[in-house]
Amino acid sequence: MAQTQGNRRERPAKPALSRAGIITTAVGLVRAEGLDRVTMRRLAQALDTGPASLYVYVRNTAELHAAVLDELLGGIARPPEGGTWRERLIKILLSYVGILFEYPGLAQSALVARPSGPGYLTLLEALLALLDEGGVPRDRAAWAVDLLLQFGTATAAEHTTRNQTAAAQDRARPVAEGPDEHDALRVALRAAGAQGRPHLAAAAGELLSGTGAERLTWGFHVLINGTVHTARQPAVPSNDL
Amino acid sequence: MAQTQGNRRERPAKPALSRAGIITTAVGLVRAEGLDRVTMRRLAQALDTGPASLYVYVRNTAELHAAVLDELLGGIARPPEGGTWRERLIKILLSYVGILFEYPGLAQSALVARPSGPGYLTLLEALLALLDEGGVPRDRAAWAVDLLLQFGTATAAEHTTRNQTAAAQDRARPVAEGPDEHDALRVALRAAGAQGRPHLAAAAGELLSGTGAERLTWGFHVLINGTVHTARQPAVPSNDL
DNA sequence: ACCTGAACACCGTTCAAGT
DNA sequence: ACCTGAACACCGTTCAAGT
Repeated sequence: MAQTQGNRRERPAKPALSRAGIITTAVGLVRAEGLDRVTMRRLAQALDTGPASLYVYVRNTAELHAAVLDELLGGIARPPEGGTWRERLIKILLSYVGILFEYPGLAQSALVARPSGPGYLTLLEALLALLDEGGVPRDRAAWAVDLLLQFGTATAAEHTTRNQTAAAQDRARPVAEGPDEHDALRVALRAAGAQGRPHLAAAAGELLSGTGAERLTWGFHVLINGTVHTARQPAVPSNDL
Repeated sequence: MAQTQGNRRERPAKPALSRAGIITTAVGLVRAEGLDRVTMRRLAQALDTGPASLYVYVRNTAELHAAVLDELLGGIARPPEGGTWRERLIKILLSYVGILFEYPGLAQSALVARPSGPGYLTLLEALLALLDEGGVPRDRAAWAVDLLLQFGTATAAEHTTRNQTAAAQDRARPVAEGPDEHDALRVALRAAGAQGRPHLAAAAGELLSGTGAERLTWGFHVLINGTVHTARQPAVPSNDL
């Protein structure tokens, strides 16, 4: 009895589980340790319970990660002021990509998760408003937001590895052949000419050029310009489109 | 002694391990059971050895999956005949996406893998040749191939879940609230108007419209048209671009 | 209804020891 | 150099049993 009271004082009443509490804890965990550590088991441990308990509130790991993402999405989508609609559109997209870059592994989840939470909806609204301001027809704008976000997500997924630990180990390991993936492509491109791949040989330099940011921004411009120039239903089927 | 001979006859000499053999077996495994089952442990089992043995030839699971992808890529990239360069370009891109759709989980790997094997190089060469035929400047073409493949890969990753088993279980489970992800978005969009998201409410129908194939093809057209209309280095910085 | 301990069926990767 | 058994340190998810 006295002991029970003692335990009570040292470790205050364990808060009841709830979906909101679980997700808040998960967001804290992703900030502190990365998405890799946001597993059902690790999260249960942080909540001082067993993994089975979480399944009352969360369908599975994928759904958990989707909820974490939506929570983080709340941090963006305040439409920036000043500049043309195009500049503001790209700025908002860059801040979306920025979030994904901040939390390795999140982009991979975002690609599969098909979110529909309030954070995501607010982001969609902002993008649609800017495209509308730019005079982009509504039918194209609706499909274009998907394209723009998917491009941002995929770019982030390409550049952020799920497991930072593995990446760190990789760096530390003194492997004999040792070329990383970029070097591997560079080496392969050098041999392209001799292998009967003339276009590849000619474009080798350009294929490896540019920073991630330059390519990202160019990509957004391509998508915006492409949307402006591509009707969804061509008036005449086999037209210039 | 006699027993040893008997064993020899029943189970013929275990072939020596080699990188090529490992990857061939892995490709067979992905065809038969999906990428999910191509784990180091499962693959070692198929090769009648322990998982540790594979690490002599393969750096880690990611590298293994990348090698499998490149092998499968060998099946495409025969440039189709007939039609405009644009039609042929889209046809080849659709066959790329087709492969990724065939093997769930492969697209997710492709997004992170940054391949550089012969299958990938052949594909790049074919795309560059078609863009060149279309008169797309080389510097844009080099960046555009990345964009086109990334879009195809991301689309496939979105639609093919890594774990088909989980998807099957999901279908079987009679959950009370039960809406799948698409329904979840549909429900969320219905409420958009009342939540002060006018553009979202207006675009709701269009956001959910179209088949996957229609959106994919439109996306390719957007990227091609966008590339045609977007210089990599604008002559005048703050131009119409 | 909510929560849990325990179990089932797996993972990737490393390392010391063998051949 | 190549190969391996065994271990380390984890996973997601389910289920029967409890409150």
